Amino acid sequence: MAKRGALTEAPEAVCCPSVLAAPLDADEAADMAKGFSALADPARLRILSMLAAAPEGEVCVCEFVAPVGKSQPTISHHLRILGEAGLVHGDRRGKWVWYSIDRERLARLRAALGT
Amino acid sequence: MAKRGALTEAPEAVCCPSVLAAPLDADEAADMAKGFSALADPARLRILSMLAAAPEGEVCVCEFVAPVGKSQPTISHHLRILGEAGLVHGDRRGKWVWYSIDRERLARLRAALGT
DNA sequence: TCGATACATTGACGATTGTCAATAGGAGAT
DNA sequence: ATCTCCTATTGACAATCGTCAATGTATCGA
Repeated sequence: MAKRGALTEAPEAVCCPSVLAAPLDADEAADMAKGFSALADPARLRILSMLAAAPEGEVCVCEFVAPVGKSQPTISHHLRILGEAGLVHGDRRGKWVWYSIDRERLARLRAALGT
Repeated sequence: MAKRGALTEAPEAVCCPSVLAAPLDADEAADMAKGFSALADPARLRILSMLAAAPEGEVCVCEFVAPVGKSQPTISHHLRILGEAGLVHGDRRGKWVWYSIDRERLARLRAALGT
């Protein structure tokens, strides 16, 4: 192996591991990867951006289908993945299910990439 | 379709689309998804975190193998993906290739998630 | 030149993913 | 109850992904 100074170890915060802080252990890395996996699809990013831009902060499932350009089951599938990642939450009201974005969860993922 | 106020359209910046700004079009979403795909793997996140924590900002390939716990070809594979995403850069010096992190690119991805 | 070392590429494999058609479940309305 | 509308689930398929063994390529030393 080539020689160079040893890798520094964590002088780090209490919460929320960051890529820029200390080297991640396997578990931290796996958790974080799961979060970014949810963002690693164009349809899901468009769903999130539509939710973020919605005036009332809510969009019902049927409103995603045409703009995103995927079938209704596919939209449902993506919403489930976003939900399991904690990035959105769905609220059933009558026939419709209104989805909203979890900005805090998104902020935590953003924080994992820097400050 | 359920009724609700129409989605607002972009009063937005010149650079670097964000999930929280205007609804993303297909191309923006695809680009962004490509970036996050590079982050959607534990091994790659550990590689990035090791690079970020390295005192000189550089780590050679052989130093990833044991800590990350993957074979050398697999590490090489991940480094290529990170490189294609613009997140790392490799510099050959003699027998070794020293990799470093591109903090600016990482910051742009972070910015896509918020401020 | 020859051998050893560090890294990249290839090929193959199982696992996961994104997609849709078909179907099921749930909630008004008639 | 029955019908209709909205959403979720299932099942199937091709495509992509992560992984490693084997091999190729490049560099240094002897």
